[in-house]
Amino acid sequence: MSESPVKLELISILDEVFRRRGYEGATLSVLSRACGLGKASLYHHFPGGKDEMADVLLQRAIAQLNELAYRHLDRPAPWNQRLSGFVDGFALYCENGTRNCLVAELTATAARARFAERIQVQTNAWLRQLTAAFAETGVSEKRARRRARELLGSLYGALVVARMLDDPKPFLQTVERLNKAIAAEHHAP
Amino acid sequence: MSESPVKLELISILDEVFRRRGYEGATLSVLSRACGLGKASLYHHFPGGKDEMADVLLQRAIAQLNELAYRHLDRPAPWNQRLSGFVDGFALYCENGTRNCLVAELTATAARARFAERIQVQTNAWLRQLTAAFAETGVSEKRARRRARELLGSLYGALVVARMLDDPKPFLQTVERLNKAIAAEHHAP
DNA sequence: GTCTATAGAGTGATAGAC
DNA sequence: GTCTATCACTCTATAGAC
Repeated sequence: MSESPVKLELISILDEVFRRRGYEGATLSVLSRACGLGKASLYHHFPGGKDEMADVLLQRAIAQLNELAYRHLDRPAPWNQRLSGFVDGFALYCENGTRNCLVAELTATAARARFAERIQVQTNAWLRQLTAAFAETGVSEKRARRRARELLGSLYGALVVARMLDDPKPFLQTVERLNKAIAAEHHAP
Repeated sequence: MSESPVKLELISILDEVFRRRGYEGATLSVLSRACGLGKASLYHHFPGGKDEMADVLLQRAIAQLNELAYRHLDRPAPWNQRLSGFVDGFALYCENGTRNCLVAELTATAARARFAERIQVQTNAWLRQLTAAFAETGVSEKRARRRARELLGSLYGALVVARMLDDPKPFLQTVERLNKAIAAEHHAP
């Protein structure tokens, strides 16, 4: 089940290239240069080639987001602490706005069909988790769901704007704003 | 200055492919098949090849967004009418969440360096326009700027979430929510 | 003849697979 | 590193409009 440290380091490098250049932009020559390995060595670790790499990376991205961000939502703590933990964890995964989210990235490529269903299912699960947290503020189920979509959208939107401005500051400001709003909220708004 | 109807139709097809598949995913074979033209014929219309196509498409996307969305911000009308017009225009450009924004799309490719500065300058100009509209609500300059970033982020974020869910509904709901919030607001919040 | 739009058949380079 | 397929791209030519 677990991977060797060497392969984990390899995966981490692949992750960076895929997130910086997108699926099509992450060519095998770029990947092998980044890893300091011949192409054949990459195929030793990933016999399925680029498809297998992307599969592993998508699974890892989901695991990382769960570990760093969504995990906070299920903790036994006040709801605003949990939401704040989620937001900070998301920022951690995106390295404060300097890196894309691989999950979102893969939905904007020519190869998106390969990942669409897994991403759709996962995103729905994530939205349910967020909705559950918001539901505890005492608002209606419908409103909680809306707030969940809104929060996720704010984070992903801030990432896009940061890329468009080539500056992570807008993302950091959004994270700060979201945290302030979460802290300031008492119960049903 | 103006283009022939044939070329305009061609550009419209290229636009669709680039927005669906991204810069790297829009290969010349796919483009020529989509246009029903041989590769050489595409080069007749775009001697500069893919780079020229992307340049033309970026310029066109900016012009379309200005015409459909940002144009509303400079009209002689109450600020909330203008902001509502902007939001609706943005939704029009994105065909209600079913199409990416080409400007944002190009910032997530391996070739992003080619477009980064133009997009950065344009995005800053757009944010200034939005800020000016929000400033009229009577809030501070700083707050107006934040609201501008927030609005743009909400729209782009909703597009991302819609893609992740493979469903335009979240985008439409966000547009509706933004319009309601704009209509409900009276002056300084 | 010129001009414009078309495309078949290539080029070298580089893609991903092995 | 080697392989083939495909990449972006070009040459040369044909067709009809003028």
